[in-house]
Amino acid sequence: MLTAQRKALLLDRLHAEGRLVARGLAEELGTSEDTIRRDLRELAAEGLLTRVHGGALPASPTHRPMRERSNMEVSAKQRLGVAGAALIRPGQTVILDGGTTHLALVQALPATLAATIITHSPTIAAALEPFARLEVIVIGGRLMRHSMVALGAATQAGFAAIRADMCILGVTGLHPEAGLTTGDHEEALIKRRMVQSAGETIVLATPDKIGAASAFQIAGLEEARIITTGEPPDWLPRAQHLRA
Amino acid sequence: MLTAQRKALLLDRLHAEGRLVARGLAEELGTSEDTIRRDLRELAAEGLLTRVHGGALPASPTHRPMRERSNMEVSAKQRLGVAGAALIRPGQTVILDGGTTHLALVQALPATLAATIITHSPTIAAALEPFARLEVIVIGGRLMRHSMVALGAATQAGFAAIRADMCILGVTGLHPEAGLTTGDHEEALIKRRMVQSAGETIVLATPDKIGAASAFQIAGLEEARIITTGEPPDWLPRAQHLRA
DNA sequence: CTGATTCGTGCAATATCACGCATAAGCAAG
DNA sequence: CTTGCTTATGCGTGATATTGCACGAATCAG
Repeated sequence: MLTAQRKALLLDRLHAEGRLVARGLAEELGTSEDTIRRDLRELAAEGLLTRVHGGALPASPTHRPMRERSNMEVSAKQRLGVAGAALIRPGQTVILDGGTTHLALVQALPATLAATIITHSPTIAAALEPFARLEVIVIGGRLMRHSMVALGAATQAGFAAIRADMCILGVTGLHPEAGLTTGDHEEALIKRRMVQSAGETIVLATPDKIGAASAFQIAGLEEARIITTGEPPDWLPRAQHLRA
Repeated sequence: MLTAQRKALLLDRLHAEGRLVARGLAEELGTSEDTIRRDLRELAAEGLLTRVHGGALPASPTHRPMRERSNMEVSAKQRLGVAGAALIRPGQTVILDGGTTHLALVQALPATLAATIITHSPTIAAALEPFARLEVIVIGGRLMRHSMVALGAATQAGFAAIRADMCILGVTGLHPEAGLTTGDHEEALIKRRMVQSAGETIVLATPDKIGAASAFQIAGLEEARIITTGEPPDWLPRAQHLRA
């Protein structure tokens, strides 16, 4: 049995059964337990599974790809997307942040819209391909894996050289005192720059963001126009609420 | 036993049994193990199989359902993708052009490759999302709709600030006199810049590009390492040709 | 707390690998 | 036919990978 083949089999098995037990596999594959443990250790080092006492479990779901995260709250995201898309008028220049809500916004854009979209998310840019009359500007930089947006000095400089009519911003928390926040420091820096480069800032907020505060502040609540679904809390007086 | 005949037999056997063991094949075919290993090494370089310790496994990318390995025919693009993916060594910095062939290359990348990929194609960048250990640098600019790559002065400047080990370049024509060409002037400018920013240039050419010439020259044939499928024309002496 | 598993590491035996070199076979030009 | 070149092959050698075992530490179950 080839080593690489055995490892592939282990991954297959893990995918099929959800867990691996070292002892049983050693007997089944006719090798020593040490060999199996070594395999599991190496696969774990490659991030392909999580090592536990006695065997292994699937890789931790904490940094799963974005497309799996987009399952939840489909309807709320779609309604927010439609509302956001309606805000973009022909001829405008709009900065569009990354994220699944904004992907839904792209899906809701009219096919013949003629406007300029500026984004630092390759996912968003790729989704804009079918819109023949859109001008799309990509802001480059080092790609952050989790959120799939460009970050760093180059991105900062790219946004600094731009003036847009509107910025549609993604956040992870809206809090009465903390304001608009996000969980990554570098992301916060870029988002702050995006707000500065736009005349108006829009936030499309799913209900789970309301009242939450992440570590790094982007701006105060009063600096953005908030659009959300569900019940309006009393500390969000200016927000626009979509009914279900 | 002719070399080509033996290689064909190896591929047949791999297809039938799902794996190859070097030692057993040497005995069975009455040759030395070195010869078998040499064959496997060469077939791996053509992307037709994956070399592992002790033998070889099918070239099927790891994140594709491995059950259907036997019946699906690999297209020329996929084989070029596999061959191109095999060129990227861990730790390297690689400029990757846009286009469907390079999308196939991304599909063929090993899931745990640790390298730096630089691209001005948001489509390519988005496809790189699942590769946890890749560093991805996006070069920004105005997006050209047809080819979905960033162009313009910002893109030019972005590539100018970079030195990569390798550039995997897309072209629309390879011609004995016109060299490497493309159909858009601005694209040609950027591609020229990409070639200058890399130590080595690779072109993965589908057969329809061979002998074709578009309006704008990027570089001479001799400046790039050409990898293609099908019959080699006599004016492409240095190219590497993948067997069917 | 205690016994039993399981884990990680070091180690040695074996298998496999890549590279260089020499030999032999095939081939084309003279 | 001879010469020179290329290609394929086998072998030696040092390097690398894999495996099983021993042993002490860590972890789990009752």
